[in-house]
Amino acid sequence: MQKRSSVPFADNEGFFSRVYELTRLIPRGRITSYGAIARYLGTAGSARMVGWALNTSHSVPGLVPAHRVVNRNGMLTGKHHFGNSSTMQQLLENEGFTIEDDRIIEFRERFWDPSVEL
DNA sequence: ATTCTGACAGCAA
DNA sequence: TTTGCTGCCAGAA
Repeated sequence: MQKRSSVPFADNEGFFSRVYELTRLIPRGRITSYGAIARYLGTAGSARMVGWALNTSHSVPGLVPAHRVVNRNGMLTGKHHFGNSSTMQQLLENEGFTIEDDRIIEFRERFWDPSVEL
């Protein structure tokens, strides 16, 4: 092998890239949770890593709909990381979601579980 | 190399 | 019921 990953985002390398790709697979109008992603990646329990990965999603080419990823409560825990605290909520509302008190009302109905859908 | 953090989740009090 | 602490894994300092 010649290169040893000078690229921050190789396709098959890293836990992060998988998170990005999986997040990118979330259909519009659907949302999922950190735990669901972590579980699909085989690292159940390490949902925190998913959030960490999405944190670096800003450096990832191709849009990563991180706003479709919330915690298991359906709360927009990472809204503060979208630049403006209201950006995430607006994006979700734009996709037909109803946000009330930083929580997605249709969370349970619109939940997209990768381990089930995929 | 070691230590700390982190957009969570689960369990205990 | 709500609030708080611990555990999980991987990356960054």
